[in-house]
Amino acid sequence: MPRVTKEPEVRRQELLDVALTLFLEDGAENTAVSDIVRRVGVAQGTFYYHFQSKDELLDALAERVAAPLGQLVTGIAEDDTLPPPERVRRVVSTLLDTIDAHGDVLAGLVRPGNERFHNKVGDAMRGRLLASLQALVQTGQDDGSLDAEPVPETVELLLAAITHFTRTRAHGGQRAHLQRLRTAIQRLVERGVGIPENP
Amino acid sequence: MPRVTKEPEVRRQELLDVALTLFLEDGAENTAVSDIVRRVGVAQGTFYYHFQSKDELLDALAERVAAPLGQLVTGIAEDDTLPPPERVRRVVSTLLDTIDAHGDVLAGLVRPGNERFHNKVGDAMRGRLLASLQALVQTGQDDGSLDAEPVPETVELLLAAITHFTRTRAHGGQRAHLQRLRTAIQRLVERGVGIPENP
Amino acid sequence: MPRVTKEPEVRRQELLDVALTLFLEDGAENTAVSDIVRRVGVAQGTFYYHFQSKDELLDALAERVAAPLGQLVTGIAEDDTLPPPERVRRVVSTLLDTIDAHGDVLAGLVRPGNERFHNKVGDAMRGRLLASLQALVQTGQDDGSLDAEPVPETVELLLAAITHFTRTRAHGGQRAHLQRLRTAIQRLVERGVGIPENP
Amino acid sequence: MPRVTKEPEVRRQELLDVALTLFLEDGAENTAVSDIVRRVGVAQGTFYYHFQSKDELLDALAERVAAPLGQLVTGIAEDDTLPPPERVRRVVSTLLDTIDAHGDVLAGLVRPGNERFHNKVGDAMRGRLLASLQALVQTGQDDGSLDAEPVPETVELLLAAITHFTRTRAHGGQRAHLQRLRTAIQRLVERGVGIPENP
DNA sequence: CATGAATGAGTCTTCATTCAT
DNA sequence: TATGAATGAAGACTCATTCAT
Repeated sequence: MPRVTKEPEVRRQELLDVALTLFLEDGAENTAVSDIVRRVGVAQGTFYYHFQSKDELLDALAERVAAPLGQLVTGIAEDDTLPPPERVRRVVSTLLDTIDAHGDVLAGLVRPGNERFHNKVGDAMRGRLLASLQALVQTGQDDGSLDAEPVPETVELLLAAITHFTRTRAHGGQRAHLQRLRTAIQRLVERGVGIPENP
Repeated sequence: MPRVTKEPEVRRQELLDVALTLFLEDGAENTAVSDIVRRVGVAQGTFYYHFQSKDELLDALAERVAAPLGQLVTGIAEDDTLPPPERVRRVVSTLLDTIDAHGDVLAGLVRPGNERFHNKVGDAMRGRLLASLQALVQTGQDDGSLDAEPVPETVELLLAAITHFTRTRAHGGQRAHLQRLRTAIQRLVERGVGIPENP
Repeated sequence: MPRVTKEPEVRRQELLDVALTLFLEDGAENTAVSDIVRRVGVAQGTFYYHFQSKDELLDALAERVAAPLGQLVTGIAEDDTLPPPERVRRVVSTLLDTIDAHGDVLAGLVRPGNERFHNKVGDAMRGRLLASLQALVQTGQDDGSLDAEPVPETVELLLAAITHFTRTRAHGGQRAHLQRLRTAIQRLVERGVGIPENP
Repeated sequence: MPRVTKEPEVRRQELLDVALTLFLEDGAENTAVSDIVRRVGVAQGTFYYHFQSKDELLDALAERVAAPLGQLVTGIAEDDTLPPPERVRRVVSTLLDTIDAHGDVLAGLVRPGNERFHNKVGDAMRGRLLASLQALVQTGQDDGSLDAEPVPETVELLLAAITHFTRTRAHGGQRAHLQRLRTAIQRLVERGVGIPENP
């Protein structure tokens, strides 16, 4: 009832924050818009002032979730001070580390009721990572430091492997299993893009 | 309205058939039970005589969709007349062929509204294929014809690659792209399980 | 279809009013939520904006039905200007009068399909009346003007008698029969709580 | 599937037995005919061979539940070897004993979902007991051993008191409370029908 | 006496979205 | 910017009862 006005961007973030929390707890499908606004403490209509629809919220959230990882990867991928092979290695290990560190979020993401949300996040992720990585590998291919023909498909498979790591982590895979998977992925990647095995 | 009685198994199949058709057309989420029964020509109650819930139908359907491919793969994987490496090659190419041949079904499966159904099918698939393939590769590993340590994780990555092919096919990937992906996968698999490159 | 907005309290009352009417006519069990909203002229969703469930409506209605009688009785029971015996007499005769005057409501209440509703009303009634009357009789017991040991159980039996009057009235008992019942109850009560017989 | 044929009366009893059990456990409203036949091990149609409807089953069950108590009371009430006042005393104490001894059944009877069933049982009870007791008290009235004018209403109130005992027992009343209630009822009855207080 | 597949009407409830203020 | 009452379409599920065998 007390009408509290805030900067649009601030309100939007509040809504996104709360929505994400609830989605990870209960699943986006099981979270009503009314649940979100109740928790934020605003009226139902306020939600629709900031978002066109619940679906737009989902999209915004997927972007927001994907962005940091995307930037992290891009940062490494575009770091000209390192040779492409090293960058690839770092990208992969950083990705695996980050995925590993966010098991709780991933567990929430694969919860029933989050199928669509999960898809959107996955797509957003893939989009960013693919672009970054394909550019990076292409650079290496061009300067001769990598051998990953055909580049686009190779990178796709590489990401598919990492996606599988994500799925395994999300479903609570055993530590030892995850560790073996990590090793297998790193080896696969290095071979796939033509990085000479570490002696 | 004229009451037509059939063997439960027959009725069940009718319902499954129609449901699958509608799910692939419109998405399971957008297909009401009432849509299914109308098309089959039975009363709503009949549906619930044969299935506990819509969800049980989804499960049954996922099994039904996964079964043939599973059997196909198992058939090859357990064919003692061939050496393991050859069996692996055939399994993979058969899988890719089959996936390629069912683009329409896959396209239906990734339609919005089929997220949960798609998941169930994917899980059912993975379950069957993993078991078959891990056994096969383990056999090769034991008799020395394959080198795929660690076996379980290696097979997982192999399937992740094939899953990626499925996704690409489902989303209408270009023929040329698919072809390159195929090649990349086959090469990946062969290297992954230690099959010497074909000359 | 033209959207009419009202104060929640007002809408709630409208819904309660109409619901009560329909329940008494047809039985709560035979009255669909859709029947209620149609009659009120609002959408189905409006009902669920104001009530959590049909059951909550039943509860609210039971309270609403029980409240007036409860207040009436409480008003008399707590009237310090009268000695407890007189208050008891008045409470009982007021109750019997009121019950007698609402035969139509009672008839509706015992209609098939109102079993649960009837129960809720009965419980709500009993709760209020018991508290009021036990306090009153205890007061008389304490100041020596009444002799009703043990107080709680005695009051319970007294109310059981009145409940029986209610049932009889509800089922359309004959006037003469009701009159005799009244007399019997009043005599029973007076003796039960130790009020000296009127000369 | 193995078709087992039994004497109609036997089957009927089986169905009644199982139905009663389920009704007391879950409430008649929450017990589907299909639950009953499944537990008995017969087909759905068999139920309808033995009963016209679920409602008829309810009626039959109510009779069956009420019968023993009715006979018990009738047995005492018509025992010419005892004077009416003694018979009344015995009827009441027997009733209270029996009610007390069947707290579990009563608890089942007041379970949500048994409202209608409970009503039917109550009505069946009241019908039998009223007839028996009114006849008994009338006998005493006629031979001068009792003074219970007006007889019918007096007996009604008496039964209302006993009904209240039943309700209290059903809802798990405390032993001490029940004991006081018992005493209060017995005193009430004795006074009500003009039995001189025990010295 | 018994089977069991089929019927179909009936209802509560959810929720994204709107709109007058 | 914000409110919050109102919308209304949508859908899964239950279950007493029937009937052809």
